[in-house]
Amino acid sequence: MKSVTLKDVAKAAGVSYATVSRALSGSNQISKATRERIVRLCSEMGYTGNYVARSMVRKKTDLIGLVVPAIENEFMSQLAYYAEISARARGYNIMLCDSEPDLQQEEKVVQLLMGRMVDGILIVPQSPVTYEKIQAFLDQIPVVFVSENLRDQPQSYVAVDNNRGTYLGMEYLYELGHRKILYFGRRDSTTHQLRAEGYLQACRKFGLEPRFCDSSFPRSSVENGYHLAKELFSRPADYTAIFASTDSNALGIMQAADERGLRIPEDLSLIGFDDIPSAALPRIELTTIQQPKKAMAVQAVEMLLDKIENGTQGYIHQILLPSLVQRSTCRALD
Amino acid sequence: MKSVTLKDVAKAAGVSYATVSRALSGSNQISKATRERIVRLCSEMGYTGNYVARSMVRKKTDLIGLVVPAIENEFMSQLAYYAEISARARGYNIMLCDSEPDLQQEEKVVQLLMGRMVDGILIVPQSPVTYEKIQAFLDQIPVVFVSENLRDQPQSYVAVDNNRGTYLGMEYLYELGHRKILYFGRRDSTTHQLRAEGYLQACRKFGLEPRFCDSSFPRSSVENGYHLAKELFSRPADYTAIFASTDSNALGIMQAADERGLRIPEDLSLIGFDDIPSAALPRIELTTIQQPKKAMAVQAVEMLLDKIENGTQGYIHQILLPSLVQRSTCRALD
DNA sequence: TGAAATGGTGCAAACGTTTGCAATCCTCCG
DNA sequence: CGGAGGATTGCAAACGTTTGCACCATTTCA
Repeated sequence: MKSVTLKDVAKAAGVSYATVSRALSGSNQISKATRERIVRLCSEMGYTGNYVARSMVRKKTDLIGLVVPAIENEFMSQLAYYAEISARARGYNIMLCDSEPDLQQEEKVVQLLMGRMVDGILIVPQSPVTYEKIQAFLDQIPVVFVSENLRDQPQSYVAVDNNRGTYLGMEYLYELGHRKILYFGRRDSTTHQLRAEGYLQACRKFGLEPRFCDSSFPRSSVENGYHLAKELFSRPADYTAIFASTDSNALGIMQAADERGLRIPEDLSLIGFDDIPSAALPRIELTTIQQPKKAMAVQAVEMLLDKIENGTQGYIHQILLPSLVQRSTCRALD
Repeated sequence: MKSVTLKDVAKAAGVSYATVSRALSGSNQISKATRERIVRLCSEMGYTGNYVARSMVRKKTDLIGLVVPAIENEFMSQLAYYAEISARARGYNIMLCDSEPDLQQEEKVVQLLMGRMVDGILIVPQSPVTYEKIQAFLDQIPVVFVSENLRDQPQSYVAVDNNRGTYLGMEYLYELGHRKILYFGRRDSTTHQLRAEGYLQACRKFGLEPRFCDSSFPRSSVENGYHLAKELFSRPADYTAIFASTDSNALGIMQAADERGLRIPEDLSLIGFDDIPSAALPRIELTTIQQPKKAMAVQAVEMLLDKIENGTQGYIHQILLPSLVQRSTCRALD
């Protein structure tokens, strides 16, 4: 149970433990012969090194904190996946924290992470107020925000061009002949505001009359979408297509439509936003706007590591381009 | 940027830093007055504590490693979610590692985690060989295996009663009048062997003739299920229901069936295993066997923490009960 | 041949805590 | 009033590394 330390190896090798440390750290201040001898000895003795001690003196843990609302969410888990992979490839490990159970207490989580001496934090904000909550820490530790557009806050973030995303979808619907398109979902967080703005811009450009079906739910889910849509469908429709602000909402709409006997896309075209894995499932085949999740995660890691390793000051707003992925929930109007 | 340490606080308070430490750690060897004064001072000065240094001397990091094949997987992310929540509630943080990119190199990941001095490891094995791979570490650090049934290996694990799960499903199908039921999927890993065994037992019990459609894919996914099912459906059917060894496979089957014009459940009943979130989606509504994911994660954490904190020796095989969740992919035969 | 440069190694401090032990201060009782 | 004993507090070691500096041995060059 007692683990073997540098000292043990040093004693066995008959050198000082500084030498062992150097042999392992790839310092060039050591002869080839000694290095090889020591390296061999280390593996024989099963020496693994103690990252904690190392972190202590180097004042660097090679750890990055990842804060997500809830990892069980499809979108978050994909981000986490790519982030973990690329961070590890660069020698960093991920400390995972869900910020949801302590709803609105992201500051606690961030503080925790700082106590753990992580080198930096990647955070997917729960809501626009997240920013204010953790503002106090922002100059104490490198932080990169992911997925949520912070507009012109002086902080680094990587997000998708939400505005353009919706526009893309609208353009597509317009080309298919749709002239009465309903925008369905939240408009509260910045991200969702931007999506709605894209919708409005498209309306202006194409000369369409904006129609909204606003969600008051703080988080969009299939259930929320379903309930809202159910109510929507109980009223006469003056639209031929719905633009749902998230895929989850779109799935809820689908459910409500099915129940009501509304056929998609025959009676109603539907388009979502995010391209979560479920959207690609058989029978769902949701046409949607894709967020480049992998690129987003990878870029965020890059950005954070740049701050950490090169002490890069200032901030970057990295806006990624969304793309339309056509599946089978939209049809051309005759 | 320079963080404030115990010493700083001590100096400001005019006491030794041992006293500050005691004030914070809740030791009773200190007067109420001093404690309060120090605690106040700490928050004024923004002292957060340094977990790394703490870990160093206590030889305990309050960190647990979570190794999953790939966090993007719905099932894994749910496990991770519940594990993280309950671990954090107990004062532990999670270090997340995907074992997939270095396929079959879980030993590397485990070694990494040990170098990080995690107090214990929760691992969802990729395959039956995982166990052998990391066997060497098993007596150096507390490990609990999750989700994969290790049969009678002398190691702690928590898994679902896979055997019983399939049996449950078979019973249901039998009661619905099905007499020709095909078992579809892998039979390689222990988990899948057990599921297949449950199938066979049910066949024996109910006097049915076993029929198999074996998958040779190492991992089950919608795509794999789809391809295999497509081939299956190109041959004449001598079954009225399919028991898919995983929900992913079931979704693939659904897709292939749709393509071929086979209606579910009218022409074919279908049942899956796992109850991943996608199974509950509208239009999918897959009848399936549920793994109690939350209980699984929570129990695994409990078990691991018990080993860590109480040094509990020996091992426990914690077998959770699956349950049938009826949705709409099975129908009664007339 | 001698001095300078170079390469290899060891010494010891430092990182920020926790904690056993010793020291001090009170309080209270005989 | 003296001392016992408990309550507080301080001292210093320890945790396992990294790394600046000093030191020594060897090579190189004039």
